[in-house]
Amino acid sequence: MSQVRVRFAPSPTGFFHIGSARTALFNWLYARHTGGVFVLRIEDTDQARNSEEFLNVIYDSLTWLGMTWDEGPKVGGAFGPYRQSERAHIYAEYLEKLKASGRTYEKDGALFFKISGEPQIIDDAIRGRVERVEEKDFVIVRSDKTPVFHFVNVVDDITMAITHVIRGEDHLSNTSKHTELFKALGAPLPVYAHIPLILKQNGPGKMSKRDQGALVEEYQRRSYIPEALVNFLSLLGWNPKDDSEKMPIAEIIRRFDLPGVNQSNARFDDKKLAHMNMAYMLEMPAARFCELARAHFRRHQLAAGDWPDGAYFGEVMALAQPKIKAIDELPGYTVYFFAEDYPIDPKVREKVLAKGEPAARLKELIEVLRTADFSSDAAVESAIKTLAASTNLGFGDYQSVARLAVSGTNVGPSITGMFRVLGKDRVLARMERFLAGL
RNA sequence: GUCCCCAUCGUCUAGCCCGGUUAGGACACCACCCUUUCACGGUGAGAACCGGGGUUCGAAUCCCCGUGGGGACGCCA
Repeated sequence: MSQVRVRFAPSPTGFFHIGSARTALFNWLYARHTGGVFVLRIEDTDQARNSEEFLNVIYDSLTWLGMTWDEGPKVGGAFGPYRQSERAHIYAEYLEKLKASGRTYEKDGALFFKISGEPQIIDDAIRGRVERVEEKDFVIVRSDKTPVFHFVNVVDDITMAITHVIRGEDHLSNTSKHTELFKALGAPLPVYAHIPLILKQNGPGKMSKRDQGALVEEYQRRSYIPEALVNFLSLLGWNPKDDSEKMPIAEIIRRFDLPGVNQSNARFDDKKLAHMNMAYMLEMPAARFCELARAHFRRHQLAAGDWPDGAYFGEVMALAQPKIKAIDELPGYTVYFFAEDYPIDPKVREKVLAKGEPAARLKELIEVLRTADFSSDAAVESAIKTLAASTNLGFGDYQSVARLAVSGTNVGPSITGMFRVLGKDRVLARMERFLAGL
């Protein structure tokens, strides 16, 4: 049996759509699953869209998601070149073949392909038998002599020896044009597999560039975990038939197959993606979390990105990692670890100050903490508990006002960990400053 | 309008091919538990076979017709 060759053929538009990512992923998974070849081909026949910058968007997104290509730009291969803008001579050659067969004619300066009109039958790997009759001759070369998509797409698939065409269902109606061309050129049909589309999460229609969460770069910017996005995307239209959801990529590759792909469109659900992202973050090694956090802070030009004290930075991240749902929450979640002018949430302030005698609690706390041991969470905890026991109050009576004074909010890591990492001097200084402002 | 594809909880889906299930899981939502705030986690609840005809002892499952959703109908890709 010959080796599977699949291709992902994006057009450089300047952005990378989540639907494109899923199409690329299904192709890539199928190649990896079968031990086949994943080809990247750039459909850049439209000169206006042809820029290095736009190409980099494609390379960056695929690389970020971990989808390496076996043949294509940058890596080469025996079937190149892999950019349509460099394949004009190949199209000219195949055009001659088609002309010689008498299946073309010129009209209004454009070259038309004469269809057979026979029913075109494909045995789609996902949908089964699909029959459609192409009813009109169509243009294959524009009057400006440039070949159109349907023609170059088929010629490339033939000359690149593509065995499986895995693409969005929006191409299903185009397939009759393509099979007509394959036959006219005397080439065997590839196996087609039309995957369902991703629908926007609110409102009608498929997801488009303008929809919230539609662009891969958005997840990159927000420092989502690429493995989580890939895992989520793999489950949009495919599933392993048991209840597995979170799976390492090796397992997804092992279990993925075309017959397991659904036939119906799927609505995008950012909540489920967020949940998947959190699950990946929770079990990530601390070192990697720190790296991603550093990069995120830097990207947003925050001081923490280049914080000189690596050990301190690591301690703060260790407190945050198990608590947040996504890395883009980090700047807000950890402000007070990296600055003294952290904001005080007015609503929380009002709420906390309205209850009990916060000023008195704070004074007691300051007294006790002055001589307390800050070297471990347990030591800090024991100091506060001893105090609470002596005043017949609860830990919580001290915790809420202390948290407000030291962090400005009511959400965050455990107060003991927060104190330990911040250190005695800063904790006391903040409490005194807060007390003075009451 | 014509052609093509699709149809199970709000969402992603298992079950359908090879008719018999209390129609399962996950996200979301709600309640409770855990608890040092906030999360995580745990337990539980509510929530679906689009409609109508057939076939059959029996239909989510097979067939037909509606309806609904999606896509394609470019000298875009």
